[in-house]
Amino acid sequence: MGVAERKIREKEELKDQILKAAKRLFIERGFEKTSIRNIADEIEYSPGIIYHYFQDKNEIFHALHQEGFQELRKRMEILGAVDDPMSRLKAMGKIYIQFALENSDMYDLMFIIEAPIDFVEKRDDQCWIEGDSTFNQLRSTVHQCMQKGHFKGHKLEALSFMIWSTVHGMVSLKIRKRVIVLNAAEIDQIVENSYHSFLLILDNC
Amino acid sequence: MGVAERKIREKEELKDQILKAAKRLFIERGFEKTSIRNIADEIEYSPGIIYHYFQDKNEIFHALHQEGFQELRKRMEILGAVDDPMSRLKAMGKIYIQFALENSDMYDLMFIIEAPIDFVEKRDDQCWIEGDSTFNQLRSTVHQCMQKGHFKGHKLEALSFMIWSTVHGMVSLKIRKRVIVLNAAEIDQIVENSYHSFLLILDNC
DNA sequence: AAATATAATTGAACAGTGTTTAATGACAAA
DNA sequence: TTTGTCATTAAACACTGTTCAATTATATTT
Repeated sequence: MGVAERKIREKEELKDQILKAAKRLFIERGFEKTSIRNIADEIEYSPGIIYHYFQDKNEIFHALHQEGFQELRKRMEILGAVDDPMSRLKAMGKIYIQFALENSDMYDLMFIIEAPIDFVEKRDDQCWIEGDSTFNQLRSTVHQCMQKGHFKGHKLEALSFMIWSTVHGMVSLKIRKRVIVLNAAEIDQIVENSYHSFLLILDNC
Repeated sequence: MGVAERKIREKEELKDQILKAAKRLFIERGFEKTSIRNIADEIEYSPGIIYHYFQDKNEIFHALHQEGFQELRKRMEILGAVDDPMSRLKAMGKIYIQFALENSDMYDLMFIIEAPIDFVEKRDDQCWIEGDSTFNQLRSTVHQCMQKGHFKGHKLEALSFMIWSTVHGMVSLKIRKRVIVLNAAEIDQIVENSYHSFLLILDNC
């Protein structure tokens, strides 16, 4: 059935167009200012059509946030080459921060904006596989650090979350513009310098 | 001029009513679902009146976020009784976290939501005194810790920001519902347990 | 090739949003 | 009682996400 296959392909192509248009608009105007009508205009279709491809606006941005995780995973691939778990942990944080600062809108969508997570929560499975797999990677690295004698007295889950929180805190305070409390001269490099402080502390663990 | 004074008082009273209504609605429905019309309904005035007391929606929520900082400052007052800077630093984090978890909507407004900071940025002075004074308190405590020989090799500004980031990261990941990646059994207590890990690390600094 | 069935697409509507403004109402001062 | 100054309103503007009956286009069957 060549026809049916072509139809499916065409449907996929339009879905892709919607996503590409949404991403374009999201990057240049942000979440709130990217409307369904804007997206429809961009692909030269009427607004209604979007609801034949996505349940609602949240699903569109959930799909977009998946692309962010794909990029983050890709950047993390290099960590396979780092044998020592402690070095790997440090490199992981560096990559995470770099990703967040270079793709701050995507990071916002992945870890701050409510839309994609609201979509996950309203779905049947209710599980956030994108976040899961990323946190698993951190957890297993921390686990290996502990097996090598680091982080004595710590509990794996709580410690892993603390480490995630530290890097997330730094980049999210920057992305949501709360760093203006700092001495003006330091604002631009604060995340890098602050992560350096974190690494210094890790050296005694 | 008794009349003029009464007028000013009445104006203040209505401004207060608007703020109280806004807070009520914000706490029970969130930022996006609290509309100018909702607030107007609540105080039984027409929507337009609100613009004679506030420039825009952002200013209303900036005023509300100030109330949050007032409450946070009040909770921090007890720290005056803690002489040892390292103990004070630890207590500070505990209070900060407790405030965030008990007033998560207010915390969201103060440190995540864009509205109040957008108002600050569009204002002439462009300075965020609420955040400033809170961060100053942390910085000066960290400074005293360093003077007592802690945190060798660290830079004050970067270290202070890292500490803030750690606690902010923990509570903001929880508030923005990214903790679902954790083992279900640990979610409820993760922030407490995670802060415990942080304290454990501080003991070696 | 024409008629039918199926799917894609639209346009209009609904109920909301923040914000502006001309008109109105209330009330104090002259 | 008139004038002037405010406070307040209703209506409008240009949007928002979402739904749905009607239309158009395409594929299958007769």
